[in-house]
Amino acid sequence: MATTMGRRERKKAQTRRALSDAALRLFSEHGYDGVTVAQIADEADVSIATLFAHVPDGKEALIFDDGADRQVWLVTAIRDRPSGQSVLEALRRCLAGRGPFTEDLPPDLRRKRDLIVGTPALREYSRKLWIAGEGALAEAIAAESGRDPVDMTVRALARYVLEIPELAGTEADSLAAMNAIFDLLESGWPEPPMDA
Amino acid sequence: MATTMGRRERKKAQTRRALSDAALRLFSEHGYDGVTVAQIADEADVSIATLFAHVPDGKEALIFDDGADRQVWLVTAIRDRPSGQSVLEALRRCLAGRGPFTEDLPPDLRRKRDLIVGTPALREYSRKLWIAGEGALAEAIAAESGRDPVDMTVRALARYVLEIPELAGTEADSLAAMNAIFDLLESGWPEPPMDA
DNA sequence: CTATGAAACTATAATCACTATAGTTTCAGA
DNA sequence: TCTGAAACTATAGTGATTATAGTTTCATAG
Repeated sequence: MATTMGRRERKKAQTRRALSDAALRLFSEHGYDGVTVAQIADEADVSIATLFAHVPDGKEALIFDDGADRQVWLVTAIRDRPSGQSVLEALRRCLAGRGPFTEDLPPDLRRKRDLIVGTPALREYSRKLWIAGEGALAEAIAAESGRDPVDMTVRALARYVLEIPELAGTEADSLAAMNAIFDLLESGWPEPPMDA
Repeated sequence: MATTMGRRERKKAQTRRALSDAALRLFSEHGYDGVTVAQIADEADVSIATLFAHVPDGKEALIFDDGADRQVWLVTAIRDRPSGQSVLEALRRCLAGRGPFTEDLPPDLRRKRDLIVGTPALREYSRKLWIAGEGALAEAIAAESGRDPVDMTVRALARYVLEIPELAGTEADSLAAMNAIFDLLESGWPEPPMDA
């Protein structure tokens, strides 16, 4: 395998890119429901069949990267955390710099994020992508805490962390919301002890 | 408004029931994807347009009750809990007797549950229905703990509790799985304190 | 009792996402 | 250079869902 892609893969990537760009532009202009896949295919100058060959999950997947990078970030954030730092702290810091939790984004990415947050179908699909990483995240957490990755507690924690973007993403102060949720996961629900 | 429904509403309920029954029967026989809405409409002896008039959310909604009962159970479980019992304990007990967490069900309900658990589209829709109750549950929780229903911590707890059926429902020992998750929510994630 | 309007229902046609088929072009590698 | 796989195309189909326009059925005000 070559270090640089052959012409073939380059063209494939080009087409994929053209589809992403066309979709993002049209969605931004007319809203997600105001655009048909046919329009997107036209705009990218490919056939509808080709469009679906590139995005097996359908219309929503058009503006998302195909790669599984989403999961990798969190897993390496856990592995490479400074010694003494808790797993949850590492996850908290990692999430804080990404997605809906930072304003420190180039304008095109911000437009994209706003589109996703403002479109239920896209929010849902985004969640699906995040949750697809549950297994990997659970394994990483388990490795650091000497538990079994199949332990329901581990799986639940992974799931709950991955749900945070959808849960806190729409809040006005999304960063504060995220921190509140992490506090809950770290310390549990504070219930006054029963008095008799 | 009368105590007994007029003929009109009775017929409407009849039609809805016929649709539910037809859908459940056909889904059980041929699988969710093996049945078209046209077949269901035929079986229930109504037109396709009528079918959709009864289930605004589409095919998946056919076998679910339209009512908002789901939420009510949990909310009253919180309100009417024995004094001294924690909110989470009340929720835990309430969930334990329902859905995927008990084998103590009549065979028809069990068949229905297995169908839902075994069909991704139906699982997803079921989750959507549960989550629709997040607001109500958050209010109930807030009322019992002197917090604001808009508090992110309260909303997150409500959401996480409502996710439990989907999260633990597919486990072999779903009841044990559910308990493990409640323990996590009550006590938080046990992380050894950093050593320096 | 009856007229009237709303609600439930119908058939029909359309839209749209998505899939299947079969054939064409284009690149990679033997 | 030959060959096969991969990417692409047009075309036609399936299936869910909506829109339209008209019909039947019930509730109820007069």
